Amino acid sequence: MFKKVLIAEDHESVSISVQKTLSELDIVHDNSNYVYYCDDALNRIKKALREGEPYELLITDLSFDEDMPQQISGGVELIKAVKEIQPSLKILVFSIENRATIARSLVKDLGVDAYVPKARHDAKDLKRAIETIIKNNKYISPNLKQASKEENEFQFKDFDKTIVSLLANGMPQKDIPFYLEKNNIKPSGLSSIEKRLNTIKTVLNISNNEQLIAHCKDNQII
Amino acid sequence: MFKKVLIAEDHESVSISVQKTLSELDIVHDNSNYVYYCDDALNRIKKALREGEPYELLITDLSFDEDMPQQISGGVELIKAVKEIQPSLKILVFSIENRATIARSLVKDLGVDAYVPKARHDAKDLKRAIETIIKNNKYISPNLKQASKEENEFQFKDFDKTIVSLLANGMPQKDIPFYLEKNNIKPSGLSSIEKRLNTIKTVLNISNNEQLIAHCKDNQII
DNA sequence: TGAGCCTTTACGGTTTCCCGTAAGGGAAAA
DNA sequence: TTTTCCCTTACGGGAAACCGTAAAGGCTCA
Repeated sequence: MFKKVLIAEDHESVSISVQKTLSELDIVHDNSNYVYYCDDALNRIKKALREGEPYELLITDLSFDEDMPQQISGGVELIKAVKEIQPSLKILVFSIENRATIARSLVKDLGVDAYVPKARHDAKDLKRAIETIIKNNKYISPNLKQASKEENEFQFKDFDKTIVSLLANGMPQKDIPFYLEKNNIKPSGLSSIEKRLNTIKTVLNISNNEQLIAHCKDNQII
Repeated sequence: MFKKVLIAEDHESVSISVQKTLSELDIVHDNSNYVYYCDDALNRIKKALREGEPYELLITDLSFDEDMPQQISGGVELIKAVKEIQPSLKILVFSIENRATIARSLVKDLGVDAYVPKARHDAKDLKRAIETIIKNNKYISPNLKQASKEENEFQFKDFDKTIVSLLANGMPQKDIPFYLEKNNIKPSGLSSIEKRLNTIKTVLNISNNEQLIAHCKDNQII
């Protein structure tokens, strides 16, 4: 059973609920182990480690509203930073993000122990997740949205994202080669860009650049 | 003081917090006056009205995850439906949406009594809102994001949104006139479309269609 | 070293888009 | 009815994007 848990969550209303869930699980929570900013989270963890009373579990959101300048801007960066100073700390991610691929990659690549999306019945989901972590098992919520056919038909590479981002930032297609060359990105030929865009559009059954941008924005690819 | 309050909120964790806030305000809440779906909300309100014990306050979210087919898909529709059957019911909107323009239009056009965005310290914000409504005053949270210069530089008309949406759906610019004509939207000439797009891009300092789509998606114009 | 294969680039023709100008059309006032 | 004004549409030249083909470059393996 956990004794020391830290909650990193920018929405007070959600934070309150998580605290309530913890207390219902008889995890002693002194009502001060929650923070609204990632920087505060990391500092708390550092301090606890220094004082020989390290945290055992971190429950964190992924996206934080940036109403103040911060060193650490989001949950992913926080997790990476935490893993460096205290790899043993168990991490539960509690976020609005509900794509299974994202959750899986967090568990697989960043060593996250549990993923729970904010959704209907997320409080019960959260309880189950904590109970599972206690037993040293991983937990990925069953309430995640599986990738649709269209989504896993095509995986955007960094190169693709670069091109699409440049277009979305207003750069005309014909100017992209100069940018790529300047930044040592290969290939940089205009033909390569055209061919790549054509491939993407064909695979995704998209007919023009406008629709491509819309698709990327909708699926948070850029 | 309110005695009968209904919470329409699809996130259990948030719903729990709102309930806790209500109980802290000594508003009797029997733990059953919350629903996860808009349809359920309307049915509850109808039933209470029929039985002569109408609700006094509705606290509702704006966006609901659609994991089941529903008659009413979101908070705005719910509010409109509720206002038709019980105009006296006070309404507090509690949503992630934090644009002041949206909040103002809800209060002004739909007769909403209070708007609170989900954010840091939203629980305290919520309390203040409820206390204000009790005194028969309107409440718009101070924690809203004011529209930036770019945003109020240009107001998208329905016509503009139509064109941009068609582009984002993959329709080539040259085909748009046929669509507009078929749907009796005027003007429908290609030149008018070109001129309109040019105006938008000039005002917003946008250089191509791709960037325009990105802008519209980012600002939830389409 | 050279053959084979794949990726990248160059080129040219066609389509679409962009943009300025001028013509057309409807409403209101003279 | 005519004039004026404004909005809409048509047209045409130039730029950009699209698309197929072929040449050039790079890598592996014999």
